[in-house]
Amino acid sequence: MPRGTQARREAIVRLATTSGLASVEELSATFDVTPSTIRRDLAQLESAGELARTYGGAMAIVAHPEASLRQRLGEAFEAKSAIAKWAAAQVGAGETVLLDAGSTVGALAHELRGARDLTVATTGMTVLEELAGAERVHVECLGGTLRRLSAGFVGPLAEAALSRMTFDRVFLGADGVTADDGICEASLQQTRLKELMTRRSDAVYLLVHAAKLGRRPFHAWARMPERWTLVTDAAAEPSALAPFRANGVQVVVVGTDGSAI
Amino acid sequence: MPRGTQARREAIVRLATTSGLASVEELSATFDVTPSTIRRDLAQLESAGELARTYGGAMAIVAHPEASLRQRLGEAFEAKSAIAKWAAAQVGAGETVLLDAGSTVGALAHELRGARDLTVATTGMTVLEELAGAERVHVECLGGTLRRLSAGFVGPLAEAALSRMTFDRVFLGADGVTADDGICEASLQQTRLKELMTRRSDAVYLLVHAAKLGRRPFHAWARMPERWTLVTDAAAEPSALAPFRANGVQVVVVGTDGSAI
DNA sequence: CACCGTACTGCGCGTTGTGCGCAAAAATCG
DNA sequence: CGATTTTTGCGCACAACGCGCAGTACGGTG
Repeated sequence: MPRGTQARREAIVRLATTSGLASVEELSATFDVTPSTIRRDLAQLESAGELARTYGGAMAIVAHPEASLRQRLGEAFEAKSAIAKWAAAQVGAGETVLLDAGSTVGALAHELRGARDLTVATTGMTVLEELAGAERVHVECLGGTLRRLSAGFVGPLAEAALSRMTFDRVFLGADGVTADDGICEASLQQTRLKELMTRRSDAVYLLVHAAKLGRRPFHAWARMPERWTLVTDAAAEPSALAPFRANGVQVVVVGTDGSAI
Repeated sequence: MPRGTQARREAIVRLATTSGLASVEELSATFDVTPSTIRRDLAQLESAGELARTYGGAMAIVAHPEASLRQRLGEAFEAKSAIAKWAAAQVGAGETVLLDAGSTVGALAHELRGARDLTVATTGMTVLEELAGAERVHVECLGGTLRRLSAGFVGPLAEAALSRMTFDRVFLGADGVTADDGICEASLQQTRLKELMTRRSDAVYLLVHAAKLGRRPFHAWARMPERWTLVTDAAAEPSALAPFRANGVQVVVVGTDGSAI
């Protein structure tokens, strides 16, 4: 293979990200190759997600907050966004809150970017990325083993860090939830960590969109404390909510604008 | 029927910013107008700076808020990349390595993405992001307080996590380094953490491009251990390297292809 | 050293998106 | 109601694109 291929592609990405925009003709002249070759490079780099093509060139792909969020949140974007808005409104000035991993809680972090005088501790990469640019929010990462499926941290380091802090509120996500068994996750590491998180917090919120109510996709369970708040969206069937209310769970159903119904 | 023209254009912007990408054909079908009309809309919106055009559509535009990090990585990119390549070659199978925060060490993480049977612990967001997609690399985050300037974690949580692990190698970055005083950083939190990191590792490497040799930009210093390795690029003056060699430091100068000179 | 497989490059061709001018339709205003 | 402005649809020339083909450099193998 011609030696400079990989180097040229990396250089293209670098040029695009630094100057913002690069034309095929310009790149062709810079590296002394034909436009065809540049086009192939751009096609390859685009499919690799490194940059975006424009008519006649390419531009840097910038992780647009809303766009990347949308991508992660997937189908239930409206629901998760509404739930996040309501949850963000519960957080008062000067508080210390704990944020779980997961896309719904990531949406909450997105809403909290503008907060001030707030301390956020988290086990989620998504939360870290959302708050990396929030100058006025103090962020503590609990650390731990990176779990790629959920983009969060679990394990002994996270548990040890948790034992050194307490919180005004914890906002949890879940793969499934039932009134009797609590939170359902893929691994016991996750459920154990979530149980610990509930014990270290004064108020416990579970943020799940309606489709997750009553779901039992896995077989690891985390028991919920005596008092907690279930936050879901308007798509939730009353019959799905009844068991929670019967067990004394505070249930909040959120409209599309983020207000409680 | 120009009734909803303005409304349609606003909707286009909204669609582009929420879904990240919108094609001409898709938009044409959505609003039931011809592709020509959509193209005119996009041309108008582009010149107004509301979005960016791509081949066959448009995407959300974003002001570059995080350009600072990319820009920093852009400085001395060749040097950092070469240093990272050499450093990656030092890591053997089955090892456990510790990676500092910073752009040069981030470049090392980039090189390690393809590794297998490797455990990486880190205090750097950049490293986490680089390795988030590396399926075969086990990643441990040490946690701590997020320090935005360096995109890394410092403080008690990081130090506590560090005391529970040891490493085959540690790869450090620095804002400046001298033969007599060691590593120079902006805060004592950082230098204290780096000192701890050197104590927990069998082999210590400092990755700095030539411009940082002898620099003293701040007034917090971390002392280096008895034996350590300075890795820099070919732009380093022999006179800048002499003091390190005189102090018994192992000095490695790397060529642009990542091989030691 | 000859051989072969892989990966990349350059070139030509058909396809596709794009910009522009023009005429018709809709909305605004006197 | 008629004039003006804005917007829309359509056709055309042009530029960019994707794809297949042939040629070439690099690395491994007998």
